[in-house]
Amino acid sequence: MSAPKKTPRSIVPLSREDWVKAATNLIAQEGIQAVAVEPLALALGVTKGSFYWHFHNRDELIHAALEAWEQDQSADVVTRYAGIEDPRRRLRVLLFAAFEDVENGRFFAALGVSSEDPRVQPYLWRATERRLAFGVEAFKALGLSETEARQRALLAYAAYAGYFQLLRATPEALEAVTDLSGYVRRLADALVPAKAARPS
Amino acid sequence: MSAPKKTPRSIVPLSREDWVKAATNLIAQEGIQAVAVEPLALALGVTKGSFYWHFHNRDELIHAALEAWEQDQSADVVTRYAGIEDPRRRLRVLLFAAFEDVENGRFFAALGVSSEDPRVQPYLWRATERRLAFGVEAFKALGLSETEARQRALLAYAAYAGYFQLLRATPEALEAVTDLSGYVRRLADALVPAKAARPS
DNA sequence: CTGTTTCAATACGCAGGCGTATGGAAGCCA
DNA sequence: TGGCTTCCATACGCCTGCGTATTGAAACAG
Repeated sequence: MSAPKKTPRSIVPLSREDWVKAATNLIAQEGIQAVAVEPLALALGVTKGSFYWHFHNRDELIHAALEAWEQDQSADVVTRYAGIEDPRRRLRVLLFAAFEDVENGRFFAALGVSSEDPRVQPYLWRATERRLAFGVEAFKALGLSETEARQRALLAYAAYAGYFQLLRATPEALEAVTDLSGYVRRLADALVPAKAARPS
Repeated sequence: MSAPKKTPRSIVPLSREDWVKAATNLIAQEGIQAVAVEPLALALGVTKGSFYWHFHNRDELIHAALEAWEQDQSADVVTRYAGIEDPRRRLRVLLFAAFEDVENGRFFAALGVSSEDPRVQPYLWRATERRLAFGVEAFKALGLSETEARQRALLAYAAYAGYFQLLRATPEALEAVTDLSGYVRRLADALVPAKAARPS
């Protein structure tokens, strides 16, 4: 066999998606400002020349990465948990799922890091709005008033955002909580009113 | 009195503290990376020449700002609230005070933004450790087990960190909560076990 | 009035990152 | 074989920010 017809090109060419994926990882780890063309090219083993063939400029890459994330998002939360009937269960499942999706949590925290950046603001705002609205609905479905539902949803969301910010900034601080599910259970117990009175 | 003896110089010279204060404000608003010598000099109406007379380099300014913040910190929380006898009240007062000190909350959130920076990490870590430890003690004083106290303290701290992160990143999201004290009260109610059963 | 100290302006060199321009090599197509 | 397309390298100019060196000017001290 005259060599199994290697890859089309002797050395595989980079696709646009390769760049986006690399950028996404970089954002999750070091934030937007770390997405620099030249270092990124270096890491991918090519030069700027390649980048500027695939993209018009740096902004285009950043937007592509954020866009990809947002797509995943909408495909995720809202659609998956709206199906659960019992609102109490829905809330708990939602909470657990949110905290367990560490990948997503890290990316979200990274966006918070770059929240000043006008490019990320719209994405951050939309994600927050969508999640918060979903939480409010869930709490209202439990019979809570608008005000109460808002407060609780915000509390839950702040606890979520704060958790992943801490995970990012001072992961040592979380070592105390080896049992994440216990932590989340406590959050759920604290926020979701029990059917029957539920002692701590 | 023959003119209140104007300022020593016709145009007031900048002090080292002026630079530190300006840097502190900048950090609170835009994070560490915004503390750049030349733009800062421009904002203060002078040039780099002034800066490098007062400071050895950029790092020295940053450390000075962080140091000043840390000093305020230790002078604050620990000393002021350890005096309150009733642990239940102590916790609530602490929570309210923490959320009401918006200035400090913003600065803390800004540090979270720059959490990758090796210069801020130690400060962030010490602040987190101190506050968390204080919270754990407070909860333990209520008779909770070590594990429970840790979980609740972390929960409270995450809610705190998350709140100010949201305030920073998507302040619009918090407009729903016009009543901050109601929000904090809910947090306190959720986390501090009531003496007698305490309906929402 | 002279010298010293304190604070600041100016000018310079350097590095990193963006974007452009241009050339080139490998595959595909005829 | 020649040409077109795809992907990338190289080289360049630009801007921003750091840090240094040197000069300068106002206050103070004698």
